[in-house]
Amino acid sequence: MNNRYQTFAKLFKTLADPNRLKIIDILSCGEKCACDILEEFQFTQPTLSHHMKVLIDSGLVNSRKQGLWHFYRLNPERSHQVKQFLTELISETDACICHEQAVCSSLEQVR
Amino acid sequence: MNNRYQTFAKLFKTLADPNRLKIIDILSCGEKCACDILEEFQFTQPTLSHHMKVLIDSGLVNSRKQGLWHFYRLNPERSHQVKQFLTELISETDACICHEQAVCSSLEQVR
DNA sequence: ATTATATATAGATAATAATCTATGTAAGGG
DNA sequence: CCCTTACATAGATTATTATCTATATATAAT
Repeated sequence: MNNRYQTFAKLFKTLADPNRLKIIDILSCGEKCACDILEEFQFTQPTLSHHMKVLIDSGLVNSRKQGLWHFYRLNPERSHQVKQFLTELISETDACICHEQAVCSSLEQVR
Repeated sequence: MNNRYQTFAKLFKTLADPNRLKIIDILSCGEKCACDILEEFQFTQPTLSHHMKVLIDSGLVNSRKQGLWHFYRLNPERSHQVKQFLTELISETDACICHEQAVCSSLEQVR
């Protein structure tokens, strides 16, 4: 299995939660600390901590510690990679340069 | 909760599986029937049927029946919507037009 | 009609993940 | 040194999902 599929499947899994999408949306306004983010949600602090860990592990978010506060910010480069992957994934060129070349070339195109 | 978060979280969930990413990649070469797709995987036919159902329900893939064969093809418009959402989600403008306006404007930006 | 082929559906199982409560840790204030 | 604050970690529970075997359905061929 092409490793890119697994890599980006993990990234999409990170994005596959409405709460994490809202967190990303909030962070698009700029750096925020956990306590500020938490105010916008109904769930508990450990749940937010879990989501932030998932986001950081994915590379979509970076963090910085300053005294008691942990500040989080977006890593736009990472989400750009996601968009780039999607673009490549669905691109249909004349030459059919999908990443599973063997698949496409081995199949008769007309039934 | 902003309904767009839930809508697109579901779409990302569809994309959060390496096998389905590979299926999409294969379909980027053009329309294929299930039996041709199945050849590229180790899992069983019901498993492929499950994945195709997920892809169709998400709107990322359309299908067509012709005799015994079911043909599947990409709906590029849907994946374009995903990219568009990602672009909007992370966009940081001077005016901070995130979808959670109240969040951004209510927070002091400097600590 | 019977058989073969292509795909879907049902139901079970195992793995993953979202959430909670309880507790730990680290930093600052008095 | 003790308390408070901000956040993380541990462990349990519940829900979801990927996969399987077994079976159904629909179409074509003989």
